[in-house]
Amino acid sequence: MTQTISPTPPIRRKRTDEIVDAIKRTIIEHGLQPGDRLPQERELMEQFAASKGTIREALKALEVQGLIGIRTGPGGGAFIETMSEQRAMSLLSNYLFAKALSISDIYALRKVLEPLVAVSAMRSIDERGYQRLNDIIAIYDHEPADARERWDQRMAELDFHAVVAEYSDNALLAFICRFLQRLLKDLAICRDIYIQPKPVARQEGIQYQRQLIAAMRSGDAETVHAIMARHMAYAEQAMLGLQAELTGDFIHDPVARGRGEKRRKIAP
Amino acid sequence: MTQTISPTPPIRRKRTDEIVDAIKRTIIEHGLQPGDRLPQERELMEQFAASKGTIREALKALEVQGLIGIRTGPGGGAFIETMSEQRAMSLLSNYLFAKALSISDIYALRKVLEPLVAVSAMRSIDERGYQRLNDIIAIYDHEPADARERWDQRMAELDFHAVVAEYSDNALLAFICRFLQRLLKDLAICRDIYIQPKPVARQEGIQYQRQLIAAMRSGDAETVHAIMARHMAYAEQAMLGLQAELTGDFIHDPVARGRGEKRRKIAP
DNA sequence: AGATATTTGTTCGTATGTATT
DNA sequence: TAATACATACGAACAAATATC
Repeated sequence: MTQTISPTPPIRRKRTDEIVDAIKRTIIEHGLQPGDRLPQERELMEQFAASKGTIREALKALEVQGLIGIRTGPGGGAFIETMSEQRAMSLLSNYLFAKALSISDIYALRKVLEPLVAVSAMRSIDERGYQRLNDIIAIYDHEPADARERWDQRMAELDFHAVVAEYSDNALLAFICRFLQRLLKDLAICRDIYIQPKPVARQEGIQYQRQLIAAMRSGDAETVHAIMARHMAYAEQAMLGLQAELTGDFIHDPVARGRGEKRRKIAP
Repeated sequence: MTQTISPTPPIRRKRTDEIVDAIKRTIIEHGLQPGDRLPQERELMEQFAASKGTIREALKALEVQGLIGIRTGPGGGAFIETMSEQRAMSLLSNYLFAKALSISDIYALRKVLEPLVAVSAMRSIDERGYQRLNDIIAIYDHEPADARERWDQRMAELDFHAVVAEYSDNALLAFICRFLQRLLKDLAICRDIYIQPKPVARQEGIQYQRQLIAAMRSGDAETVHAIMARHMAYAEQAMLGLQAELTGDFIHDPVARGRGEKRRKIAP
């Protein structure tokens, strides 16, 4: 008898996954903080009685999940890390890639969340923040000279809202708002729209944003909320309008339109 | 001179990461769909002139990102997969783990999103869906017999909203709502609250949910929205109240309270 | 600045496990 | 049952990166 019969042996998990889970548990149990070191490969090989390759696969898995980073050289090894916002968004995009999101899907969320994040940002934004917002507006307060500048202006318009979100004290709300902005940058149909040499209602967007800054300065939460809500509603209509021109048909039944564009996928 | 000087040679990327990106690109370029096969290890070793271990690390990275699955045996190998919702939430939790979310942070989102998702679900839910909702309510329409049942009831209350979200046609909105519910299941402070033998306003919650079902049946979007909004506002207050009892202090200044609980982390 | 020690990164060869036929 | 085809795992060696002296 080379092995005792345990109560639940049927599921033969892969060695690598066992080690990944074991390391995760030790991270939790020991309350390891960013910067703390994990044992190096050599020690892990002994600790888990596994080969170098197996340990490295496990560490790779943890690295991709954003839990650790690995450094070479003396004193090197695996270190606890906090996942970057960029990586989190990238992983989430992989999931939503297959979900065929539409412009309406995204704006359904932006219409209610951007007003919230603006109000919460109002409480902690400072003069430096207002300066940054005005600097961004300056990027698109004039006609673009070429296609490249037109594209940069579209991206900057979204960056405006990213900066607003930065000043929110609700990390979850801010993250989701910034993720929605990223989706608008990556969504295939949006890229098609941005490339078009159409005048994309620049003036109206800037007007809303200047009003927004004024309302934030005066600390008027209700007005901030209302302006951002109108801004988003207008932006959605503008996007849908441009999309309709692109695809050739026009908006008669908003619901039918919403379904019609479901096929569009997120670009990598 | 053993090496020509190229314009951008300084960043010496690791072989594994190069292979990961290369495989990602081929997936995109070839438009590979879930179920499609990638070349097997042997072929990849030749294609990238890399060893088995390096290829395996690359495949492991892709597996963790939810892009591929790997099967052994004849006809096995790496197959394109769509990431499961569970994995997506797990990866996202890793990111938010370090962000110290509060109950108020989460409910700020739920208060505006759950009403939206309920309205969109109303359009496509069927009799089977209503049946499922009623079945869930039956789990907590009575006093719990023991601690275990009390816990199950708390979880079922959240599952009610998960089922509602299932019927939404906005995959993004539905995902975020379900993720918020998962956060409430995992957040350390919430678990402390659920464990408490306090009567958690069961009756009021059920009342809202029965009203909600009735409004959905009658197709009254405005009422559905309003009921869910009130339901969420009430649920937040109930949670904050129980939290106050737990931590010993009481709510005088909501803002100060919100900040005070920022320290609580998400449990793994 | 250069040599050196330490640690990860990569390779090769081989053996074992597992699912299909 | 046996043969086959594939992933999974092991071990020893070498290559590359990096901190330290």
